Amino acid sequence: MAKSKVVTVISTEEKIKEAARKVFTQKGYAATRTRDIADEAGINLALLNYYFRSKEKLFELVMAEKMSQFFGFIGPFLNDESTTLQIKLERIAGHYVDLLQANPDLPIFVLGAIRSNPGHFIKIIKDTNVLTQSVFLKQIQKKKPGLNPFHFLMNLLGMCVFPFIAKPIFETMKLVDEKSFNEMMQERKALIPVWVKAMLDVK
Amino acid sequence: MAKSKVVTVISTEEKIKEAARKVFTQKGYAATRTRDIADEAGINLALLNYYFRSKEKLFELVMAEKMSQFFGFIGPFLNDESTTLQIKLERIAGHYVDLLQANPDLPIFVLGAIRSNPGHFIKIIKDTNVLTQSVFLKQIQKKKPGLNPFHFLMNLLGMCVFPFIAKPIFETMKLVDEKSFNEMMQERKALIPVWVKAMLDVK
DNA sequence: ACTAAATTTAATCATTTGATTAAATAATTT
DNA sequence: AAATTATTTAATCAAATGATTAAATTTAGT
Repeated sequence: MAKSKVVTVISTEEKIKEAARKVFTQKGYAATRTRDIADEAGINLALLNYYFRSKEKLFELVMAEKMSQFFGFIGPFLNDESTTLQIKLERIAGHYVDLLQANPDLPIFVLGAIRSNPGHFIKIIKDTNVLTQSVFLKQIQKKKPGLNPFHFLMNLLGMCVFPFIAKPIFETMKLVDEKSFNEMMQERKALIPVWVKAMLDVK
Repeated sequence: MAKSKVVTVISTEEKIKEAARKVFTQKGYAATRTRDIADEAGINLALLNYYFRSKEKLFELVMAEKMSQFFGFIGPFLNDESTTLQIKLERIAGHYVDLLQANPDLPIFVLGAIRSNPGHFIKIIKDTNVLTQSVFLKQIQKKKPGLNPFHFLMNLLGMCVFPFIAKPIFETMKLVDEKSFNEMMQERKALIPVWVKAMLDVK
């Protein structure tokens, strides 16, 4: 009787993409050498160009992926009329904490990419009114007409995203370790909506 | 009668440093070409190496400067027993908003430098207990013993710093322009202490 | 004005790095 | 198995880039 074996075959193309995701998000475009990616993927340098033509093309591929990973969730969700503001806050916090815990380098990568090439980013963002005309913002303004939604968005996003940006500082200063950081981020999923609502109630 | 003229003489060394500050903070270490710095300073490439020996040395100089610009304020201030928590919150928010408005690239530069070289950063941070043993943290814990100070620090810092990190996104999406961004950041100097205190009162 | 020191430059080096090429090897089809 | 196609590699190229050198120019001291 012949043995049977289940093997997960990852195509070379996907191996290179995966390596590129890792190296680009960790080091950014300029600090990344195509040789680093080839090594990480366990293949030769020429093969990388055979598949993806150039470093820039490969980067754009990864960047588009990461952009929609970072912004993709928010779009359809903003105009959901069937959920309360409370529920939306809980979902946003829950989603971003989980997403960034699985991809801690995502914020700095995305922010860096936009900063170094805003023009390129404009093409990706379809409709800028998506946010300003959204049910979500209307719900906020109904709750607290006096507050500029800029402040609200900054605080909500900042509470979710900033810890992952500041993580290296906190770790270096020995204020947290990997484990306690993750525990506290899980706590925040419930706390952020509470804090944000407190901000809407105050003053 | 001889005319007299006041001329501010900037030494070549300082011109190069100033150019290095600008280019390094805008583009980061890897994306910066020493030729960019030389051009920005209006001098020749060789001169840069004559004065500063190497790109890395020059970078370390700029980095140390920016680190103390970013962290310097907080140290002595944390153990001031003569000020209330309220006053401290107002001063932190006021200080960081003004500092970052004058140096919008500072956060990303500092965070990037730490992330890409945590070991180097350790040497700069003298005593890690400075923060955890501070009067400031004791005041917070007295106000709300249940809250992990991690959350408090993240929110306070995030509210001050995150907007400057996210600024390019908001600008690209046409949610703010330069002018209204600065106005809103000035508003935040007063609002952040209110929000942070609301966070300490709630729940 | 002359000399010595400091400052500045053009030219050049060596290494790194993104990309290409032609040949070898492996997989698939007929 | 032979032929065809797809995959992989080593060797090499050209441009970019950090750094050096030796010479030219400017500045300061006497």
